[in-house]
Amino acid sequence: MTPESFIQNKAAEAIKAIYSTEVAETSLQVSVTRKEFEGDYTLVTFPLLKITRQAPDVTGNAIGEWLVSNVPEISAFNSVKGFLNLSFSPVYWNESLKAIAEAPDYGQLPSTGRRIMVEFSSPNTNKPLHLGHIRNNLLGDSVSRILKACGNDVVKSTIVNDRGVHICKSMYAWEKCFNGATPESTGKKGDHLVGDCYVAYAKMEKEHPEVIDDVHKMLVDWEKGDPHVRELWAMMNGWVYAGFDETYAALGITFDQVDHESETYLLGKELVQKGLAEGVFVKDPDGSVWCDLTADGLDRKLVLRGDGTSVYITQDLGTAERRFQNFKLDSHVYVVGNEQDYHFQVLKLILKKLGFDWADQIYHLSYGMVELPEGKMKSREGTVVDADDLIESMYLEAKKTSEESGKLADITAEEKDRLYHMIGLGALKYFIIKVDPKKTMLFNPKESIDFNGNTGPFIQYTHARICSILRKATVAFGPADIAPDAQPSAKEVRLVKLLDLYPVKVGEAGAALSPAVIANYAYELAKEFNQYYHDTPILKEENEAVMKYRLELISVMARTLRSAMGLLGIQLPERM
RNA sequence: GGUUCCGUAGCUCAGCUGGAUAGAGCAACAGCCUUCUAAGCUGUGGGUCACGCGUUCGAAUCGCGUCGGAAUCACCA
Repeated sequence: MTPESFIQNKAAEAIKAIYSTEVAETSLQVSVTRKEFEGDYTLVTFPLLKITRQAPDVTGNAIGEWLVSNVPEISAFNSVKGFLNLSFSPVYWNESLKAIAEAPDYGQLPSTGRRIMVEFSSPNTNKPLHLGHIRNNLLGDSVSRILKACGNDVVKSTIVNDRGVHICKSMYAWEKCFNGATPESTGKKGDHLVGDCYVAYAKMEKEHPEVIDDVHKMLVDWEKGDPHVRELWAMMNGWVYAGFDETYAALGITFDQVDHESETYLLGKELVQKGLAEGVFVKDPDGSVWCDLTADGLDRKLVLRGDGTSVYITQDLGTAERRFQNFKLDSHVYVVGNEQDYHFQVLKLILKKLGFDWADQIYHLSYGMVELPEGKMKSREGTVVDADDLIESMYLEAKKTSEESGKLADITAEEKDRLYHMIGLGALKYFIIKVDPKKTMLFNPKESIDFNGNTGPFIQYTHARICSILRKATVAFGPADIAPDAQPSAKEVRLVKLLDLYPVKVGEAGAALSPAVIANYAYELAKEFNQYYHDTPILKEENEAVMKYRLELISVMARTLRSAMGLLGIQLPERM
């Protein structure tokens, strides 16, 4: 039970005892007391005045007195205007901390029995991953972990957009002007080589617009199964996959289910027939099929072309239905940029009209673009920030900072390498994930690589500091050292309060599909620890019982930091 | 034009299911390393929470409107 709900519960009892009125516990407003005031938690009494028919401080005093005399955990109160500040006794904090210390997997919420699919990444196979994809991947990966921590069974999925005009363009350019170049012959990562082809094609088309006809012919040949085109397609996609695998591995991202559009693009046609039969869709004289959404404030939406071929939404309808069936999903989260808000609005609405009640359980995690100081990234203008380059430059920056600090003289080159990668990646991931997903964010290559302040490395460093103390401890300690009669300092109480909050934050992050909630929480926790560390001796503490209490406290801190950052896919080193 | 999202310190961002004097980091300035890792800590300065009206005991937070920015409204994916 959180302190907030504990107070809600007890305050409701108090109100019943004093005013003979039943109030819903959840309607009582409890928050952490602002630091300018005496107390730990605050009950807002303004809303209760209608019941008590008394002045705010009279009401506060009455409830406060009842709580102090009837609830052993509450030791003192003061009432300021409509705010009743309550102080908890040390026993409460000690019990609370001990419970956290003993929890086998603190932050893991009880099972909901629900299965949720999270689709993310879903790249095109005609160019390498860039900064925008990184935001998508990190959000998807992190949301998957958070939903799991919220007690759900999570299936991470991606659908590779491996067919279509875009890949044909790369294929066309490769045949025309790359002289049989391969990743092996050029020493280039496959996805980058194919990306070069795509750029080369764009140039060709600018000079000779008619080449687009050849590309379209290529696409038709692909659909017919022309052996030559299929072979070329398979070869070039193979290069891209090998390249993507490296990038995914560097980012630490994996999937449980990988779909390919070349296998799913025909799905959804039966649904169109079903929709026609049920009158959800209408057929125009030219044979094209439409869904009229004007009554819902949207437009008429095409779901099948006159020639019987699919459009984007057709296969999305079919894929969604197949997934809900095959995986017995309760819910489906799509991590896709906000330029597709309209698409998902339409998708949900059409599925609903088709009678699928799970349509309400589809969530579009719509995230904002990543912009550069010069504005939007444009591949045509060469201003995209390449994912591999970025990961590499973060690594180098971590290496530079570490070498300057000179604290790692005695570890092997291999361990150093792993550490630099951990720090560089931690900086990158945290930088992107700490921002509210739905907001457009700015990436400044010069300034964004910072390892001080509200950054991933700051939190990693804090963890390394704790580990350093734990390594040097010469006494054994454990949850039993959180004695009921321990006297935590004000700073220690603040730490316990923050630790108490962790499961609440996990729940909030899951409900809002926002890893940023966890990132900001981890930062607060690390910052609070550093202040504590600065003016509280631990190994130098002379009273052994106090020292053990502190060791156990910081050990719980380290565990919680690891768990929280783990939800963001960020690892914490034991030294740096 | 319709719809959706955004607008908080010089910059990057928290806070938004209504609560007390709106918080961090960066940048600037001033301090703290013979003492558990200075990637740290402490302090100073910095605000019309875009603007207006409304609801409320109370609004950065909710509603309406205005202004500014972005996205979208394809027989592209």
